[in-house]
Amino acid sequence: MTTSTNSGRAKPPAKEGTTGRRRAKGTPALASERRDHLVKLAAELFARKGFQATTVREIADEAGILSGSLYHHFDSKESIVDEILSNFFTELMAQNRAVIDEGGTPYEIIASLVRIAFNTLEPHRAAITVMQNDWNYLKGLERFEYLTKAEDEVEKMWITAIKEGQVTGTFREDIDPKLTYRMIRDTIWVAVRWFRPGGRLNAKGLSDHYLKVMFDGIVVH
Amino acid sequence: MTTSTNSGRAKPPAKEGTTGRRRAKGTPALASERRDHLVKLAAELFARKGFQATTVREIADEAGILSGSLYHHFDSKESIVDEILSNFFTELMAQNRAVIDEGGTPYEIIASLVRIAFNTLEPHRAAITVMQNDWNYLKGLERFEYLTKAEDEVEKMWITAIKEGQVTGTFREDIDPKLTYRMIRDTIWVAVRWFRPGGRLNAKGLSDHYLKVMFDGIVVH
Amino acid sequence: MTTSTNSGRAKPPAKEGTTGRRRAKGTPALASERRDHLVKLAAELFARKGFQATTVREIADEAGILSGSLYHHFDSKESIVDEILSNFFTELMAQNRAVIDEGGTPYEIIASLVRIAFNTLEPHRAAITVMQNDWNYLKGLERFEYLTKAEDEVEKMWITAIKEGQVTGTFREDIDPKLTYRMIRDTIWVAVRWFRPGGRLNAKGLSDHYLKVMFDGIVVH
Amino acid sequence: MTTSTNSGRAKPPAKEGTTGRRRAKGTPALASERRDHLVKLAAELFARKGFQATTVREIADEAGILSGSLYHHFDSKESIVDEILSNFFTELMAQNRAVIDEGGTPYEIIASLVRIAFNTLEPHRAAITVMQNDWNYLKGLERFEYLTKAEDEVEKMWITAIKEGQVTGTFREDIDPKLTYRMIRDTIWVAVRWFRPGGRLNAKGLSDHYLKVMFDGIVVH
DNA sequence: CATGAATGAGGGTTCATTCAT
DNA sequence: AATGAATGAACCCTCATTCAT
Repeated sequence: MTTSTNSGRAKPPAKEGTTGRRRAKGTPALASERRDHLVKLAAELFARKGFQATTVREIADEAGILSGSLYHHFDSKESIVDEILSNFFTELMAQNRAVIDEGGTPYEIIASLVRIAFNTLEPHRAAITVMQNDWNYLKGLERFEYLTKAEDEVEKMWITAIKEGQVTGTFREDIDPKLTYRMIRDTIWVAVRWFRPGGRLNAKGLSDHYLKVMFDGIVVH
Repeated sequence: MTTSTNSGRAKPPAKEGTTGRRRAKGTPALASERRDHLVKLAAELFARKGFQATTVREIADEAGILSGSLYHHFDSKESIVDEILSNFFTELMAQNRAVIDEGGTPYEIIASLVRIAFNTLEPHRAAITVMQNDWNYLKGLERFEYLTKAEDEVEKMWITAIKEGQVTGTFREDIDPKLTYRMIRDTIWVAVRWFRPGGRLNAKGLSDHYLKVMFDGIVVH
Repeated sequence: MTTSTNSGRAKPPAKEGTTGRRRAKGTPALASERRDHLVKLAAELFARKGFQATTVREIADEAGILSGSLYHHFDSKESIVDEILSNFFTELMAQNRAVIDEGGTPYEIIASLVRIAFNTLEPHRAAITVMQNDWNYLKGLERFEYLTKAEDEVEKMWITAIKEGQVTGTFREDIDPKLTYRMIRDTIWVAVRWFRPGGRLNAKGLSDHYLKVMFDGIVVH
Repeated sequence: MTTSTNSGRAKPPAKEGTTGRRRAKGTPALASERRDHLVKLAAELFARKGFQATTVREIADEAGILSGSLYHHFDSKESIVDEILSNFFTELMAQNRAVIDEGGTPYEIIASLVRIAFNTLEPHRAAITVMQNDWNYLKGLERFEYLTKAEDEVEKMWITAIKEGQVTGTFREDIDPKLTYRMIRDTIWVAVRWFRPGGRLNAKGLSDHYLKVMFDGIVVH
């Protein structure tokens, strides 16, 4: 895969002469509890207000420390969101690849991919929200190229499955695989905007409903 | 509808003894060509970089003037995006209401609403992009309450039509009207992210394809 | 006297290369009604909000024209306030000098000077308010040196009269003429802050009361 | 008294999810030396140039830091002047109330109030200057309502004492208590414009002179 | 006389980040 | 680990003034 793990611990010698000597002496505490906690707080804020609209001071406030102190844990605001997103993508891609590796009918594969996506909605709500809302901004940054690469990989999985389904006669011939993929993909992720765990529907209900509509349409046959 | 027309032409509360009779005699010149041009430039930038990430200096640069000069035409950055969005919503809502007023079978109504939406994708690409990407931020501002109100109105149109279709036996009983509406709505607007006029598909092709999938599903029956 | 009449019609070649060609072709309409009206409007605003806090746009708004159009009548915001203040000072100084020229006992002179001052409170309310509130700022500008000069002239009138009164035995020997003058002067002008024509007291009532206290004190003798 | 202590140390409404627990544990460090120093520098500038005419950049320059750095200590320019004024008013009102609480003849009370005021002239020169020159502007701001309230309280003290003095026969019946109070009040504060500590007169000399004139008048009896 | 568009300098403020302690 | 002070760049916006039409 391509999902980077450069979660900001060793800043890639970008920008100007950042010395990047932080965490150079053995770097053990990569995933200290404190750090994880901070990431979670930041994720909530990013999700609620957007990445750009959230200030490091707000994150620090939420944690009860001063903004400067955050830089003991992360070397930039970007590296926080990087950590959030790469955590999510690492897991998502692992599961997706597992489905592909396992094989199955196109119908089964598509259904699995959909279920996986809907199942991330709850545990990775914040990450997905950030991805949805701030994609436009983040994709412009070199550091987040792995987002695009992961997307491309998923697209290939889907299109391969759809096309195969058309060949085997499961799926209609008159739909455009790429177009269909995009529609479905967007519909799933965008649900994060209104999906509330604990509400009327859970992830399973959502994906069941969605698969029903997607496979059979809303018209009575 | 409630789409505001408070696009920032008349300066707000008018601090003190200002009698505020500016532009009171019929409010002409509202749409000077210059102004319209500036709105268009800003819309492009907002769409490309996001509302918050776009600076007034960039807008001014694009127009070949100084940033301060923008304030001869608008009283804030917000009022520019307001103008962009309210233009779009005014048109969209007018068309939607016309469909409802005209009547028809639920199937026809839903199809029309979908087509209208896809047809706005090209002429209002920038506005829709802003709506998609910056909604989260803008909805928090009092000034943009009309966005939420318009959304609610559209939701009612859809749900009414879907439910009626279920009653008349056109649509399946086992789908959730609200959930279905949201899925469809988001899928349409989110297409603005990858839809490029002049590309493989035009608005008609897109909506045809979408209606096909939505009504009949992707599985062969 | 020294009260300038350079009310901004011919800008003194200050600052940078201002060409100052305005009103060069005969300059008849020095005191057009339009111009006077504008000065009055500006005076009201300056008095209410302070000179610096009042924008030329507010003045223009009040007059129903655009801010740029003001520059047809005045060549700067300063020249407007200059006109306001010099009108006031010209009149005040003329009356003061008349009292001195006419002669009389020290007691009579002081009483007359006090009455003159209180009598300007109503017709020149705005000018006096500006003088009180914005003196600190205006006195720093070369253009308004005549304010200081006029003040000095008045001070001399007072101190001369007070000292003479002490010599003739009318006024107490144990008061400091300069100090006493300043106290009295300030007390009069500062009344503009709360004096409202049409209220409980008019100018005559005020000056009577003030002369009573000033001459005889508040303690029963 | 009502002198606010909202000197801008705790950031206002705390936009959103900020829990605002900043500085909650006893609010120490409120008066760091650095902060006090900055307030003093600002006060000098405000007094010299006026509040509005003083820029935050000038204050920062004076302190040898960048303008943005000021916002580490204060959250706005207004909160600086607030601190200046509330410091002054807190002290003034405490002293005034002590005089009232202690009691005494009307003559003694008035004399004490006058002396207190003149005595603040030197230590609070800057604050009083700001109060005199920028009152008109500041009183319009909600934040500074406490200024008006304090004024009202002092007015009551004076008027009560004057009226009582008239009843007991100490003060003349034919003076207007409110009017007299205002004259005296303004005369005292306005002295800040020309009073220079270290000059011919100190605060005691000033108040002695003033009490002499106020109580007994300038005419020989 | 007035408009409408623009200038240019500067205003208060924000914010990610740095760093000595 | 955290604080507290500061940086520096940028941000949105204001405003007196100019000028062609």
